[in-house]
Amino acid sequence: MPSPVNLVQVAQRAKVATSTVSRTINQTGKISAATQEHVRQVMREMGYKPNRVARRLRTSEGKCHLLGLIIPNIQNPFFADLARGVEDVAYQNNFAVLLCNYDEDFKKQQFYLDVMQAESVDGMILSPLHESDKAILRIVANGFSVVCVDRSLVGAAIDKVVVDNQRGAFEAVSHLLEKGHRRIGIISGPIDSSTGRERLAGYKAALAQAGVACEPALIVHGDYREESGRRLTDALLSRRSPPTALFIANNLMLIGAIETIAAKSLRIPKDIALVGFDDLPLAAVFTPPLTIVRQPTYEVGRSAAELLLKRIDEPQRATVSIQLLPELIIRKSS
Amino acid sequence: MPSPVNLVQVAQRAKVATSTVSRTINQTGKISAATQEHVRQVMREMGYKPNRVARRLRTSEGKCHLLGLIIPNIQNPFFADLARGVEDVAYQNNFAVLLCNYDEDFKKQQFYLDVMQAESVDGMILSPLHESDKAILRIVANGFSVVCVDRSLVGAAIDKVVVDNQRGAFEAVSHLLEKGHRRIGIISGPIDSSTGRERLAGYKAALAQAGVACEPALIVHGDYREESGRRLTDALLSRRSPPTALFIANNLMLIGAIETIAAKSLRIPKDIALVGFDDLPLAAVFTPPLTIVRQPTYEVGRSAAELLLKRIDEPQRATVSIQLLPELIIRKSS
DNA sequence: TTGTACGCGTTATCAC
DNA sequence: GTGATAACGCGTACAA
Repeated sequence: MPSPVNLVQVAQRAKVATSTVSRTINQTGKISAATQEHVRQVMREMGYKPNRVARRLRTSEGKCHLLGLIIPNIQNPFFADLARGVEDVAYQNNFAVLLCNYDEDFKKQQFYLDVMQAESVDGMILSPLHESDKAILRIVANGFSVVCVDRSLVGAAIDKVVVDNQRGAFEAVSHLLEKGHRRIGIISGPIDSSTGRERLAGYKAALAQAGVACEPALIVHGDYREESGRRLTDALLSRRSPPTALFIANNLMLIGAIETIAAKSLRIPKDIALVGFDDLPLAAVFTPPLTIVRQPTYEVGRSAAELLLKRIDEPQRATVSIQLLPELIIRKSS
Repeated sequence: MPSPVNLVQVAQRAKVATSTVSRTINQTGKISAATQEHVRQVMREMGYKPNRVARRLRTSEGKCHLLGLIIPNIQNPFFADLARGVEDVAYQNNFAVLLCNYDEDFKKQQFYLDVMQAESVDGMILSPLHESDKAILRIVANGFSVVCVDRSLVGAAIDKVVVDNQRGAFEAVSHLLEKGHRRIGIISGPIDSSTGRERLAGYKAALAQAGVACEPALIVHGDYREESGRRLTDALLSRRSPPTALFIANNLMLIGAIETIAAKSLRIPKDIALVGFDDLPLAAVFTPPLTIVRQPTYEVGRSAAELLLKRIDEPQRATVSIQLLPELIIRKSS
């Protein structure tokens, strides 16, 4: 690998000091227009590209143009859309994004958290596995810029962008109740994640408001992955007195549920009504079109990136928490 | 931000030289077991984490444990699966992955290519926009470790992992011909991408073998995005004599096609038969279940990562090109 | 306005 | 076996 040209070589060729070259690059200090032009010319000639690694090592924070994004599952279209939102804002601001996928795995999340710090990224956007995590709190306490997305964290003032999960779930279940369902099952998320807890709370609130008793046996917890959707749907529908409707707390588990229902040759919504959370590529043209709670996913990503950029720019600013609104899209599965 | 402990501080506290600490970390050189244990102990006490940036700056190549992955579209489940394959192998080998999504945008691809070099990653996996790209060839010529996935590059010996696109398309179209279709339209990919070219070639070969004339008007080129699927399907079906079947060269465009077909209230496969390329989350339970050419996507990612790791380990090894086989999954849309 | 010299945290090359 | 010390490429006080 022929070593790429560095700042020293540019300086020699341009017959100026390294600091002059550095200053023309970073627009810091006063440099005569003539010198600047000359240096730029030489840089172009030699095909000089600043070494981002050396730059990051030298500068303490803020100007390295590298963001971290740690998400639970890149195969979930929800997080893919979110990542796009983050990416777009980052790109517009000349930041690169170090994207890591921890696969709902605690150890892997820990690994990537370490990597982010060791790479000294300017800041990171994180969708944490658990709602309370001492290690993450410590990172924040150390002054690392962190913004939570989708899932949040308790116990510290952290910038975050979330959706009103409880309200989304409330509307979904209320809709099912209006349709006359009384035995409504929920395939919820992990109980120790913020979204899991909030969506379950919305479910319970809707039942309570309608004066319908909450039957514990109809509440099951998945892990937001397809397989748990399959398994838990099977479990619920195999009960002596199965539910007539299902509220499923994320899109991947909804896919699993649909597969199980198809395997059982049950009809939607006649035999079992369905409302999901998060949109899905073919949802609108599915048979029947799927009723779901849609989140402004891309916007969540954008907002988070904007928040992070602001915090990097001004580390001492007050933390803000943005809550976006979900929307119940009523189609034909309910 | 309280500066994290560094190697020097560890050395001082342990009353040894920095080189001793470095050597215990990297298992290089001879260190007595006793000293090693002592140093490890101190490292644990102080919560020392090696600074990856400094390490990357110092070491020439190979041991930085950072891979780059540049893909056209993270919102395409195909690339999400592929990314998972790459990630899994990387994680097993303690590598982090710098994932960048260029959104089928040439300038953005260029930007990320620059970033990868400037970050001095150990190597990268790339699915290039165009089949021939001088800039990329130059990077490879400079000794940068690059592995192509899915889409390939002409003009240089590069490790690559691809799928036999021509064969996949051939089987898809042959299947349609067997079903009796004679007017088969194709929504192909970009003509200057390797997959676009190869899938079109497979289409033509199948027609030729069946002795069916190839009608240029039935060949249209999309950009692998949903919107072009919508638009081009509309164009083809609005013709005076529309095709009776459509072969659609990727999953996102297939979604667009299905939406357009639904909007026109056409029935699949009665009014228009459909075969897609790449699987899709709900494809198997869709009405009708979708016939598609399935690629071993996750495996493609895994193989590419393994190849890259090998090349990093041994830069001078002969380039290898792996071709995986696609599989036609016949369901009910054709 | 420009140049000199030092340090960021690490690894590698010498000596001992 | 272990310890000094010089790089890696860049930014920045400080000097000129």
